[in-house]
Amino acid sequence: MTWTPQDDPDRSPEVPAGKTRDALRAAHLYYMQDLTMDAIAAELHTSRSSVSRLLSHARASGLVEISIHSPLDLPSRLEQEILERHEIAAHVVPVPDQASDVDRLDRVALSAARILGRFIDSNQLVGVAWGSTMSAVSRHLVPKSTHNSEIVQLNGAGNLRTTGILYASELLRRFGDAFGAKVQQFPVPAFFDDPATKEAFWRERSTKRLLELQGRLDVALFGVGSPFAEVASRVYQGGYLERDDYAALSADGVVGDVATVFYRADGSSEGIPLNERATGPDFGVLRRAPRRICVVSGRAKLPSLRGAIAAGLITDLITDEGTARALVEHG
Amino acid sequence: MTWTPQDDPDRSPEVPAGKTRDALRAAHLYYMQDLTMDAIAAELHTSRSSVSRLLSHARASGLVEISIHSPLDLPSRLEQEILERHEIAAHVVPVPDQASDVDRLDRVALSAARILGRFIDSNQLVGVAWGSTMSAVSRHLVPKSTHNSEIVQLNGAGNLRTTGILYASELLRRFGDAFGAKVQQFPVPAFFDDPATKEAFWRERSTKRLLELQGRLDVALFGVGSPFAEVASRVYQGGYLERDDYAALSADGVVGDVATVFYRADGSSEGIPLNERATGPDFGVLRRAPRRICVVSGRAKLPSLRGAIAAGLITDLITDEGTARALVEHG
DNA sequence: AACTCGCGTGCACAAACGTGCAAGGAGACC
DNA sequence: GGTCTCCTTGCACGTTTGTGCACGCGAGTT
Repeated sequence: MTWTPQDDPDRSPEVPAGKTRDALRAAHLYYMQDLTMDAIAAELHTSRSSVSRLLSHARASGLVEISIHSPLDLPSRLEQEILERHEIAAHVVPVPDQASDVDRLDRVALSAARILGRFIDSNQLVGVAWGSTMSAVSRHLVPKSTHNSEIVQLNGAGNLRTTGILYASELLRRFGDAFGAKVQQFPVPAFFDDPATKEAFWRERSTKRLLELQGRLDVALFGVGSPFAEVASRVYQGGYLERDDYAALSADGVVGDVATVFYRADGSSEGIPLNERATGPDFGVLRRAPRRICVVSGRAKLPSLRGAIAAGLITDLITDEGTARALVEHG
Repeated sequence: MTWTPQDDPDRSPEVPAGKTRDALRAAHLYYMQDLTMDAIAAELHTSRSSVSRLLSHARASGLVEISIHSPLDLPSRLEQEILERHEIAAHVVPVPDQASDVDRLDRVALSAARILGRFIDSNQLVGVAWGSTMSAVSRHLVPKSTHNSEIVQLNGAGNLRTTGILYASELLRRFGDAFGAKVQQFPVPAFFDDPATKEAFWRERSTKRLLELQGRLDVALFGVGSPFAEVASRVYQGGYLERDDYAALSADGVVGDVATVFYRADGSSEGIPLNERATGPDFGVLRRAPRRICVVSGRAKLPSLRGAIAAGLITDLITDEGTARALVEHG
């Protein structure tokens, strides 16, 4: 049904148009007129279970959009505070404090995926990083049809398949499918072994074309890595980095990375040798994107998040309540 | 919170702010994170039933908004056609053809009430007519907070309480409550007995003030009356009109009314004596409102609807499928 | 203090809903 | 034409959700 291959021009989610029409009608009857599924089944001459499935389809495919408005006199205190203090539009996802880190990630990712549609529109160039957070988000995207948009991979990911993480191509494809956008892959490892190799590669025409795209993004979408947290990011487990690299990062005072580019607590990223071998975009480049959306879950990533904020990388933040609270508390 | 002048001074939807916060959180968890109500109850330290009620509250009070987007490549054929043929933005409400007229009205009214929020905003002057259709709509309005808006009554309604229909003040109050708007009542009968009385009344300062408001509406909201349909509109049953009046209307070729002002099939309303005694706004006045929303259900009202369209009274139409189809079919 | 009224809560039951499963139907390929 | 595969359908069951009811608490009244 859905074609998967790399850069597939033939994008045909080709749901039989009749199904969409039925789904639309069912959605009207259900959400606008409060009929029960039984009643709808009768009107559509089908079974109740089919209606249930139609409605699922309607939600999953973005025909039905559910949004939540806090009344203007009662904006989340946290979001308000983050806005004032850091000039970042925050979306705080409520998650109980005792939730496990995986729960947290799942729930933030789910919420993030549902919010994303508001940021992505036609004629946009969207940069997407590769990592466990983005992978989780990609699993829940709600389709939204756009014209002439492109998804651009921000950093390489090698060819390894790490547990629970998708091939970069799979992740990108999901974004592409969800928004009907063309996908620009970036088939390089996360880190080169030798800076020289990277430089050589960077001179390639195909690479240059991609870098050029990265330079004029409308939206950038990424998580943050957190090398020294208890639960280290995937990048640090996939065998991309050696013990030595790790030690060097520590010595340099690195607190995190965005799309494989490392930074210190103050947001600086100059003079960190590993960055010479990284494949992600320079922060100067990244900051050209007018909208830079960061998805973070778990307090373990707090130092890393702080660094990314200090580096001015973030314009929109989607995170769990605990992290948001911690961010403003000892701010 | 919202002050309702005239009648009931103590209108305080004043929901304890804590409840709204809980409802908001529950809504996030339910609609954004797909938790079950049980799980939410655990997180909120309450019972599942309370969560169910919280969610109801969240929907009823407009914290949660559900909208349905047809994909751009599949717009309702009917809506498309009405747009092309009459330059009217139509919202067609799906209703099975064999539905009874009361069903039809209910379902159209419910859908209409839920769509209305999109039309009404802050700093707007909204004119509302009085009739069975508007009454049905008023029962289902979804609150939306606005500032500095006013609801203006378009036509008088006497003081009678007709079966199933609310006092005009009650109807208006519901609109006012739903949008946090001030309400401008128009305490006159639907029709005067003597044109002279009307003229006298129209010279009153309080009346003039109201007429002035009617003259600069941003939105007008009304149904259409249908004097000769099988199911005559309420106006024709409430004892407002005499046998003679009725006969006169028939002789004049009247097909319907908007806010007590009558018109013929070609949309003309000049030279209809009853209009001299009517309390609704002249069509010239009405047409000054940039947005004029008409809610109609039931094919019996088709001739009346056609007349209103011919009179150029309608910019936005909300109606049931059967009526919409009939409108374009023998168009 | 006693009483009443209104409101919020949880319980228990009924209604509404989601989903695994087996049967049926429409191509695609042989 | 056969048959293999993939998708869709309705059924049956277990889960999830809505709601009438009875209880309990607090505010206002006598």
